[in-house]
Amino acid sequence: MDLITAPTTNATGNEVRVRFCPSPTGTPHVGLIRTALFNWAYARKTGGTFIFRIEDTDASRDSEESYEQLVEALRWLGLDWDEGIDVGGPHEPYRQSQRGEVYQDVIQKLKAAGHLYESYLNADEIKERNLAAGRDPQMGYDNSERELSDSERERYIAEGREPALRLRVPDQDISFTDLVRGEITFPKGSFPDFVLVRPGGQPLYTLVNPVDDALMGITHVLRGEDLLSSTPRQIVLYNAMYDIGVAKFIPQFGHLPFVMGEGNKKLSKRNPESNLFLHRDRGFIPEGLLNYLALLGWSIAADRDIFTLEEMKQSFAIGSVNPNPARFDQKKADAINSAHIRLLSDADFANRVLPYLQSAGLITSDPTAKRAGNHQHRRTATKRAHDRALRVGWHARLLLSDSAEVEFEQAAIESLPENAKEVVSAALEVLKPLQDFGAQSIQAALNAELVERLELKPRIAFGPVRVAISGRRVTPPLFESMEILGKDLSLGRLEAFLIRPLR
RNA sequence: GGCCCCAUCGUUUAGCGGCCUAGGACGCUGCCCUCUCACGGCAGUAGCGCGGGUUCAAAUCCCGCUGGGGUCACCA
Repeated sequence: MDLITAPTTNATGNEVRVRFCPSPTGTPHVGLIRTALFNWAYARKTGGTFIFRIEDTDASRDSEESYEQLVEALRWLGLDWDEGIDVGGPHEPYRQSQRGEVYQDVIQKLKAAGHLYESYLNADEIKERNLAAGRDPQMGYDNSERELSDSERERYIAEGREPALRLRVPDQDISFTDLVRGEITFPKGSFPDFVLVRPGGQPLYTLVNPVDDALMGITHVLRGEDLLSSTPRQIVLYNAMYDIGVAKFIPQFGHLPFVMGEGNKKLSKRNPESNLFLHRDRGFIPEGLLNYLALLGWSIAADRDIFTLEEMKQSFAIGSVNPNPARFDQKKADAINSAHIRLLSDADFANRVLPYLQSAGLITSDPTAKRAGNHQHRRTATKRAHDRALRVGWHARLLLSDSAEVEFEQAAIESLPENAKEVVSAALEVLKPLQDFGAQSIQAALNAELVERLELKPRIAFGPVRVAISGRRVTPPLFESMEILGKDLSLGRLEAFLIRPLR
């Protein structure tokens, strides 16, 4: 039970070593990615090293698919790493599932130095002991096996038991200076001796995470707030590792605010908004998503919130991260994303639209999918879609689809005036005889009929037509859209709208 | 329940003792631009949880309360 004597690192500049160390369970969560982003930004700002390690110590929950998604996520976003998965480095391997020997070695040393001791009591027995002693069972383990006698140990072994290994926690207050929250102190007795190794020798996260951080020389641990209360435990472990020469210092810690969902709860993995790839599928570009994620706890300036990754890496400061929990606001995220889309060149935008058209089945080698396959069409359509794109792929898909069937957005339906069908019907009649189905000619015809003859306000006149054509309230320029779609498709969509039940 | 964290418009964020009759952004509302929605421009809406201190002066510092969250696993 040595008191904490290990020094805390004061590494700066290119001595900084940070890591992103997810466990591959499920699909990448935006909160997790925010953590990756901040670590990345800190490394890039300081000129330090960004390490990507995988914590796959729970074979029952980890999956290879999830692992691949994690790698894909960072690659897609452009968060490059200097050491770790795929790229290698001086501390290979970077997957914990392949580091078993490393941990066994540390466990032996820790045990030999008396920092770990054998614990034979199971959860039920611990609870019973607390109850018998009048202690609140929620207090957890009572450290009663610290000085087990040989005879007691032999009796357990005779019963066929195998011990878990617990760390001796010193009886002292534990303080550290959190990079985002300042000084934090946990009073002595805040937690009991905890398990680092399962019966049978399987090391737990409580051991392997600090062991790898120590071995890999991690200087700054930036992670979610949910790990805040395990920090004093880790400091105790670091101290033990320092004692046996495995750790050279205690890293600095910074706990990033939670990413909240609806209500006052953490954005759960069940919530679709938490799924990084769902945002990508909906048409988020990396620039937009990264910018929004950065805003979840950090800001570049008081009067500005659109910025690039490059700008972030030049001005990121962990000390200016806001400790408040941040709510994931889809509307704001959409707005940030669309601002970035508008910053794209037309050519760049067109390239980014391509994958969406492909996955929508609009670009194939099938000769009957002629419209989307037509380069001229595609260029015009994507260019037109660019101006108002909230999300990539959204509008272009509509303009290039060969279908008269349109998916209607709820907001679009709600925006319709009472006489929507009459308006569309009138539009249909005046468009039918049109020889020249160019934007100008369409506009002239609709204007003469709806605005001048029927005296409708332009909003009332064109709104229903827009919705009928696109199913949406916001679209690329209406008349050009109709031209791109062509006469047959345009009229087909108007007709389909007329026989569709509204509301 | 023990321990820890958090607390500025609906949301997010600026503010680190006087520059604050609290600024920006998203949202919302209105107007302008456009014979259309959007984009863009302009205007408006709305906030320092409560109570004590400290100070000439507090959104800003301290204490308490209240509220919210997290964590107490042989998960990570």
